[in-house]
Amino acid sequence: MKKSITIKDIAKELNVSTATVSRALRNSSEISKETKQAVMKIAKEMDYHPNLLARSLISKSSKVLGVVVPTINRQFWSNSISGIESVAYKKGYKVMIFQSAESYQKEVEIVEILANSMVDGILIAFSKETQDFAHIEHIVDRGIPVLLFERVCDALQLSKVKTDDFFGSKTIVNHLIERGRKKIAYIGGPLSLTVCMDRFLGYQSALSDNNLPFNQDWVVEISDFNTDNSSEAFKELWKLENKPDAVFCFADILAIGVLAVSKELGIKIPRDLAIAGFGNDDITKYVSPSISTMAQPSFEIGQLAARLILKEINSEEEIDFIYKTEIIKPNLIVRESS
Amino acid sequence: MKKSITIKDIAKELNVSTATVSRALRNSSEISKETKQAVMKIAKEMDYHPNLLARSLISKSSKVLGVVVPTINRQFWSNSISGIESVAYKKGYKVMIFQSAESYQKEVEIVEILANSMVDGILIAFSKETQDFAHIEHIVDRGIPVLLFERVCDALQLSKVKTDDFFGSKTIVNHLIERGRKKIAYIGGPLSLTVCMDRFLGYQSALSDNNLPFNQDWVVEISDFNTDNSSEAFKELWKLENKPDAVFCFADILAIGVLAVSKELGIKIPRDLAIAGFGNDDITKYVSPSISTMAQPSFEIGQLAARLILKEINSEEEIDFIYKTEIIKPNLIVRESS
DNA sequence: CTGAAAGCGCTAACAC
DNA sequence: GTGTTAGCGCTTTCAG
Repeated sequence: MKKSITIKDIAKELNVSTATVSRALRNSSEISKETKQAVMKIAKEMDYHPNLLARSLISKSSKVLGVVVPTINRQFWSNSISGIESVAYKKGYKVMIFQSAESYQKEVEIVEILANSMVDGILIAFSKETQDFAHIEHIVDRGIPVLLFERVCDALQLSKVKTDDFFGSKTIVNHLIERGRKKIAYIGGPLSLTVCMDRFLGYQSALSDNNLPFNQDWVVEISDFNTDNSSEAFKELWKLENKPDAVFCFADILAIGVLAVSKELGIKIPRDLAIAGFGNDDITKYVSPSISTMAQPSFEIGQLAARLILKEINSEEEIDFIYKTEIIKPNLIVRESS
Repeated sequence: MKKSITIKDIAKELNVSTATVSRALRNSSEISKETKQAVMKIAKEMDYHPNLLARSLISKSSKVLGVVVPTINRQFWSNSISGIESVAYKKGYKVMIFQSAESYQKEVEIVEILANSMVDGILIAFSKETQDFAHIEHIVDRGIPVLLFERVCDALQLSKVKTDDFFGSKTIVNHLIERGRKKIAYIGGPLSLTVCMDRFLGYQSALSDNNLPFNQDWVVEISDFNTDNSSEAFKELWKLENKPDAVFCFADILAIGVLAVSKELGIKIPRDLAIAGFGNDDITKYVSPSISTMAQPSFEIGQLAARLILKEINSEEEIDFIYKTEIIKPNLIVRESS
């Protein structure tokens, strides 16, 4: 690394103190116009750049928000990050993004690094593995603002922003029922995850509201969300004596897997089987038949999350800040598959 | 922000100097076992955490790589970032991700922030707008290792990693020709971008190698890569007296737009028209008919990029490091659309 | 083996 | 208006 120019160098060049240079560079009102201009000029000539780390060390604020998501490789997450960035950027904050890759171990490490790097706040969506939240409680104790989004933990008393999964799931299952379906299967994820549990409960609630039987055979739990797994899951469902006439999938990607198999098996969609997903990934619009789904306002969730944590960061008294939980309702998108 | 525990606090507690604490914490060999254990014990009890910024300030290394991409919202970019992370993480480096959102202005700001934050290296894929590379030359002059990936600039003498666009485009156009197509249209992006130019040249080269006419009417340039724009572009192509019998699209997303319109217009794929994309986004596999495309090894590009810049960062002498340019060949994936 | 002191680059009291 | 001094949290000579 090349030696970089510091305020010391400028001070020496101009025969003034570093304090003066520091003040001039930040355009402090107590510095004369002449010195300011002189400092600016030399700074430019010498190609001076302020060291942000040194500043953060003093100000105890790095103007950085840390974001931890399971992966940036799925639209929901990348969109919500874009939402976070859009508001953070406007307020002069940078965003540091990390992927836990659904690993608890990695999540813990990341949180530790972030906390030790003086980020001003952390926004986190838990990994699928995460069951223990000591790492979060720990940094909260250290006084670091933390906000949970989407993959949250109810027990933690913190601000939270997430999709209304119960509502979303109930809405789309109701839609299937309105379409005349009576034997609705569900392909979902591990119920230990709040999201999975909520969507499952929404599914159940829609059934019972409509006096439809709940059949355990029609519920499949898979842990890795990919098309192959859901294809497999659906194949099993289709082997049943009592076949479902609709499948509601926890996530769009799973619905895609079901769709693929249906084609293989010659099942006509939606005549023989209705399919519904969750998330409104681009892909649901372009496959044929296109897939009905719930649109999650991912970008807005990110924006809201960022606004909330920035408010928390900038609240003078810790006392006057109250943790808020925002539950965002997703929208039903009806397409050809139902 | 709560007051945090520092080595000073530990030192006071144990009646030793901060130097001793510092050494003990880093398990230095010149400290006795007893003091080490005592320090560790108290550190744990007091819930001490090292301030990474303070360390970076001294070591002049933050163990952070900065990554700048146009967006994380497309598979190619999120995958390549995952590739970068996977190797960085193993070597003890963190990755800070930024999105330029295709804005030159924002890209410049980001690069400045990164440079001033003592990141150990910067990996950048230029925004579509970027034509002037002074911001890069500038930080290179400051001694910061920079690597260009995918959206590179030939004039810059730096390490580069990218897809072999000329080869890829030529390969898939050749494939269309082998399939008997003679009137191949091209929907691409602004030729000022190297990627766009290279793919365009590959297209031309394939045509001329096969003694097929190059028809300017069959070439459309669009600047915003989305399905609507490519749908529009294709509609125009289809109004021509002399219609194409195949369309090669610069990116998969554009191919999706063409596919959508073809359905509307009742064009049979691939009978009346063959479609080819570039990128092998998941979606190309799931639409119907599925789309032929070139698979870009995005994850590998990221890995390679990270390895290269880490090598540069860790080369003692600046002299003994030679900038490398790695061009990765994409693979042809033939599907139903051609 | 351990401590004192200087310093990374910058800011902030407190003088004058 | 500007300089002096101290210090953010940590590491690193240099002594002893």
